[in-house]
Amino acid sequence: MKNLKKRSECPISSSLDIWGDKWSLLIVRDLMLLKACTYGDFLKSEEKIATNILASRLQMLEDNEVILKQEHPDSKAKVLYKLSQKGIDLFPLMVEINLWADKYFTLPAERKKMVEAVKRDKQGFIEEAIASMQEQPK
Amino acid sequence: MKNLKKRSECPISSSLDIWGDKWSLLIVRDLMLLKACTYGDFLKSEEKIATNILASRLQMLEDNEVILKQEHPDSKAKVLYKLSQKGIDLFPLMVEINLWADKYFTLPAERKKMVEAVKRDKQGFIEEAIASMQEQPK
DNA sequence: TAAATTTGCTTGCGTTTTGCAAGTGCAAAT
DNA sequence: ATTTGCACTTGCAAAACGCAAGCAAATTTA
Repeated sequence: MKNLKKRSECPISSSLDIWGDKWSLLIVRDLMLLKACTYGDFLKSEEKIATNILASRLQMLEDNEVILKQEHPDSKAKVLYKLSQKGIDLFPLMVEINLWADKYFTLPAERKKMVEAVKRDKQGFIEEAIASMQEQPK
Repeated sequence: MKNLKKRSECPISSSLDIWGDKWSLLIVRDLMLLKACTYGDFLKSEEKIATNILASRLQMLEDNEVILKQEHPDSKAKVLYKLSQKGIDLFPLMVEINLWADKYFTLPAERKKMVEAVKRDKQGFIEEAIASMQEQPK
């Protein structure tokens, strides 16, 4: 199941071909906030993604090497999803989304705090966050 | 025709509710590159959006105040679409998409040049681009 | 000034994707 | 040995998409 049909050579278009839908970046968000997620973790998220859609998006993101599937240290029944470097590199983009949203929506207190930290020192915030995502990369 | 149903309070989710699809950011891209577009201009783009989809996305982006519809100075038969401030504020996000894509895809020469300029001075590039988009805002 | 063309859409319709619920198979716990 | 947990898969109705054709108003051409 490969979805690698490019509509054009435009980088915006090629990027949207991978994660340009309502769900993919929410999966990436969960992985940025939690570092590693099980299938069930994604289902627990506030937006209530349907399980078949989740499966298809995880497959797509894995095919495109944005996420990695690893065995869970606790049990063979569990799976651990993590961001690859390609996924981690989406962090600056996610930061900009938060900044845009901060200007036009009301953010939950928790996220607002994060955005304020970004405003204080964007570059530092991003570097620190990326470094922490890169810990014990297995 | 209002599509303002929020899946959650998460800013990523709220943002995706507006432009989280395969086409909306391509419309925004066209407007960032051309400053103002007619309906026909969007249809001419490389990705070949279907006319009914284009109409629905323009409506959605207008409902959400990302774009503005103006009368064309040359003719009543034409319409001019432009970015609102809210749309212009998506520019830093678009820059990050280009940077991400530059790392993982091969960019067309023209766009590659732009990305190199961004790498030289991101903040300056963004400020200059935004200033130029804000000229004669009518 | 009548006819043809341009422009910005809308409509119909078959195909694909989504969303919801239920089901399946393997692993682990009881 | 049976129940529970986990990661999916399947079925199906509803919505969204994509393509082609149609349409009304404005403009250009003959």
